[in-house]
Amino acid sequence: MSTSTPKPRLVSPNFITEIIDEDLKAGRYKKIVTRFPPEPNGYAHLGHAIASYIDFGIAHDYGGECRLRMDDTNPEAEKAEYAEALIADMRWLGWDWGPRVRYASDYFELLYQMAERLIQKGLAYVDSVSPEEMARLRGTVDQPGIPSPYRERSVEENLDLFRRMRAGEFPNGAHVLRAKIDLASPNMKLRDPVLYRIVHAEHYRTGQKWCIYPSYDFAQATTDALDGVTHSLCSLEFVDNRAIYDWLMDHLWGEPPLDQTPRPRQYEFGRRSLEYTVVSKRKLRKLVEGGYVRGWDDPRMPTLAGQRRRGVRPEAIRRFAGQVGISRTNRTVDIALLEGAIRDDLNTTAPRVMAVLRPLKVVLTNLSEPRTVTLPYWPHDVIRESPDGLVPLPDGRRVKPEQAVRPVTLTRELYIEQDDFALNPPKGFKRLTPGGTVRLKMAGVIRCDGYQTDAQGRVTELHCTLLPEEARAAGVIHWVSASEAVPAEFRLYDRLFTVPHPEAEARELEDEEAPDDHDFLRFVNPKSLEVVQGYIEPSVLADPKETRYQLERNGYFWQDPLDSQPGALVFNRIVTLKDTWARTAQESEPEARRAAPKAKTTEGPRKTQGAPSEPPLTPEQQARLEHFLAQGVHEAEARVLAREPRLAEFLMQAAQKAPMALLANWVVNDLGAALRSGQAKITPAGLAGLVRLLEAGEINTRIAKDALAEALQTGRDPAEIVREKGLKQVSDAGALEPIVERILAQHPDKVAAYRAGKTGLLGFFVGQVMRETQGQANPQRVQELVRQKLG
RNA sequence: UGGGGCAUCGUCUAAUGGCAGGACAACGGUCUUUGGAACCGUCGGUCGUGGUUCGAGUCCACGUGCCCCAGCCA
Repeated sequence: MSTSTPKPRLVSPNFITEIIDEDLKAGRYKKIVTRFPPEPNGYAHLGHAIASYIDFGIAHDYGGECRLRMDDTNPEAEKAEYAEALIADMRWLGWDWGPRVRYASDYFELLYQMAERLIQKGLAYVDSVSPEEMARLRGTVDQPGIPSPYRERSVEENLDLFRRMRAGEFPNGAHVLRAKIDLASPNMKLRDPVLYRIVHAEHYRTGQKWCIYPSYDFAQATTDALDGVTHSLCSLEFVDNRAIYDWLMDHLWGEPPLDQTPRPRQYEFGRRSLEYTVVSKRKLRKLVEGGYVRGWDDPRMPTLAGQRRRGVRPEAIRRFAGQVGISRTNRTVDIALLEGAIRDDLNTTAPRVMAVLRPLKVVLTNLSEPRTVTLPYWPHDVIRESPDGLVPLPDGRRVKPEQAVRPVTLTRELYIEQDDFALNPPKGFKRLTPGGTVRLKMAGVIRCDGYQTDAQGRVTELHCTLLPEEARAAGVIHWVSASEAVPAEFRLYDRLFTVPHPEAEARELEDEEAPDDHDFLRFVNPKSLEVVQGYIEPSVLADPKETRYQLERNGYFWQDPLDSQPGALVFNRIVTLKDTWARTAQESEPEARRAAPKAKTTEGPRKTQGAPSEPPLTPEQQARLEHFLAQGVHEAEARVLAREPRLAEFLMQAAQKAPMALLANWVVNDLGAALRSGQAKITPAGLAGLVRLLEAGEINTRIAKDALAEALQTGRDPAEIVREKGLKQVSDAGALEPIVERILAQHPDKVAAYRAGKTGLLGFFVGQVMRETQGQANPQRVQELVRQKLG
C-alpha cells in the first residue's frame, strides 16, 4: 500500500475554493490559514458543525491550518463552561487546530495598542453621548447621520480619555471609542462603528483585568491578522461588516504588530438550517427552559451534545456536513440528508442484534427443549463489502466473519413484535397471520395455529408450531426468548417539530393573529419522544456500554449514556431504518390520508403574474428616448439610454465614427455595467473601431466580445488587439468543412444522439468548432454546415 | 423606505456564452433469512417579462420574491 495517496478532499469545489485557487496561483499567500471563531455563549449545534466543517475542511484540503478561536469579547454573555463545551464538541468532531486553542482575550493588550494607534492617526475618537443619543445621531436608512459633538476631539484628548477608560475611571456607557469613517454612508455599518466599550464585568478568563472590551468588528479583523489568517470565512449576515474589516486592515496592517502576517480577507457563505428543527440559541433556550425537552443534551436537540447523547457518531456529522453544499445563499437542508448520513455511517459499524419493542407472546407448542443457535452479527452484504474481509465485534476487535457471532436461545415462549401479527392482514403483508407461516430470523419457520384475546378483543398470545426447515414462509421476522431476554426501556425519538420550517410558519401566524415570539413552540411535536418497554437479547450485557447496534428491523440504538444502568437498561433510538412498508401500509389506510399534512403554505407565491411595468420617464428622458428612436436605436436600448446620461454620452461620442443603432447594443448590453461603475477603460472611438470591423464582416461577435473584454481590462484599443492576434472571421466553406467533419467524426455518440432527436447538441458541435478555430469560424456558416451534414 | 446579499429538479449543488449534470428524496425493478443495505432504472428544474447573440441558467433592462443592516451583541 502506498502512503503517498493524497488525502481525500473534505470540501467539494465551491466559490471560496475558487478564490483560494486563484490566490495561490497569483502567489498572494504561501499557506492557507482559516479560523473557526465561536463565541462561548452557548452550546455548539449542527450549524456550528457545518461552519466548522467549511473552515477546517478547506484548511485541510489545502494543507493549511485552521485555528480554533474563542471569540470572547463580551464578558457578560460568556462562560468558561461554554468554552470548554465548545472545545470538547470540536474535538469530538475530530478537528485538529494544532497545539493550542486561541482566545481573543489573549490579545486584549495588543488590540488595545492598535486602538491607540488608530487614535494617534486621527482615525478613532472617544464619543461621550448616551447610547440613545448615539442611535439618534446615527440617522436612519434614508437619513444620513449627524456628527456627535465629540467627533472632533483632539488626539491628545482622545488618548487621555481612552487611557482613563481603560483605567476604570468611568462607568458603563459613559464613553465609547469609535472609528471615524463616514456618518453619511448608505452602509449603516460604516457610520462610525464602535471599537471599544466600557463593561465592568468579570471576564471568565481575564477576570477584572479589563473594563473595556473590543467590539466584534475590531476584534475580528485584528485577531484574524494576529493569528495569521489568510481567508476569514463567515456567514452572509456579515457582508456589510466587511467594509469595516477592510478599513481596519487598510490602516493597521503592515505595521507592528501586523507587519509579519499576511493580510487577511473576509469571505461570506450562506448559512444552512435544517428542516424540522431550529438552531438559534434563543429558540433552543426556550425549548430547554419551557420544558419541551429535558436539557441542552436532550437527544432531540440539534446541539452536538444532544446528537452525541442520542448516539450519532461524529463521523456521521462530518459526512452530513460534507454533503451539504456551500454557496452564497442561505438554505434549509432536507432532514433526510442528516438521517441518511447517520444510517450510512452506522450500517457498517453497528452490529446487528435482536430486540422486541412491543412484545406479543408466542408459545411454540411443539418445542420441548430450548435450542441454542449461533447468530452472525453481520448480514451477508456488510461481510462481502468489507475491504479487509474482517468485521468488528461489539468490543471493536476485527475478526473473521465466522467468529463475529453470538449465541441466542430459542425457547418455548418467545416475544415477537405486535406489528408482526395481523388478524386481518393488509394486502402485501409478509408477516404472521392466523394459519400463516413466517420465518423466525435464523431459527426456523413457524405456523400460527391459534391465538388468545383479552376482553377488548386484542390479541394477547399466539400458539404456534415450529415447522421443518424447508417449510415455506411469508417473510422473516425477529424475535427474542421470553425467558432469556432482558427487559429494557426504549426511547423512540422523532422530529422535534411537526412542520419542516417552524420559524417560517410562526412568522406567518404573526400576521394573522397577535404577534408572539413564542409561536414556533406551537409546532413542537408532542410525539417527539415515545417510551416503550421491551426486551433485548442477553448478549448485549457483555458488550461495552457505548456499543451502537442495529436492532434488526427496528433501527439503530445505543444505551443512553446517563440513564442506562446495569439493572435497568435504557436504549435511545439513534435513527430509524428506512421503512418502505410503513409507507405503503399507511397509504392503503384512507384515514391516514385524511390526516396527511396539507400542502405547504409557508412559501408565498413565487411566480409572478402580470406584465412588468417600466417606471415612467421624465419629460427630459422622454425627449432623449425619442431622439434615440429616431436614430434607429431599438426601443429596449433607447429606454436604458434615456435614463442613463452616462451611457448616452458615451454613445453620442462613439456615434461619430460608426452607426448608432449598432453601437447602442454594445453600449447598453456589454458596456453598461462597466460604464456605470466608472471602471470602463475603453474609449468611444475604440468601441466604434471594433463595431466597424464587425459590420464589415471581418470579425464575428465572438471575436468582438473577447477583444472587448480584454480592452476593458487593459485599456488597450480593441481593434488593435484583434489585429495583433491576427483574428478574423472565417466564412469560407472550404476551410470550415474539414473542421466540421473532423468534429463530427470525433463524436459519433453525439452524432447519433442528435439524429435521434437531441437537437440541443447543435450548440455543442458549433461550440467545438468555435473552440477549434479560436472563435474565428463564422458560427452561422458552421451551423448550416453541421445541419447539412447531419441531414 | 436607503444600502447590501441572493434566486437552477421536492431538497442541496454543478455547468470559460455552446449537451441543464450530480447527490439526497420519491417512484419502479433486481437481489436479500432485515419491507434494511447494495445494484439497475424512472420521474423531475433554470423566478417572470422583454432585449443582446448564430446560440443565454450565464450578458443587459424592467419586474417579483426571500434574507441581512439603523446594539456600547456576535
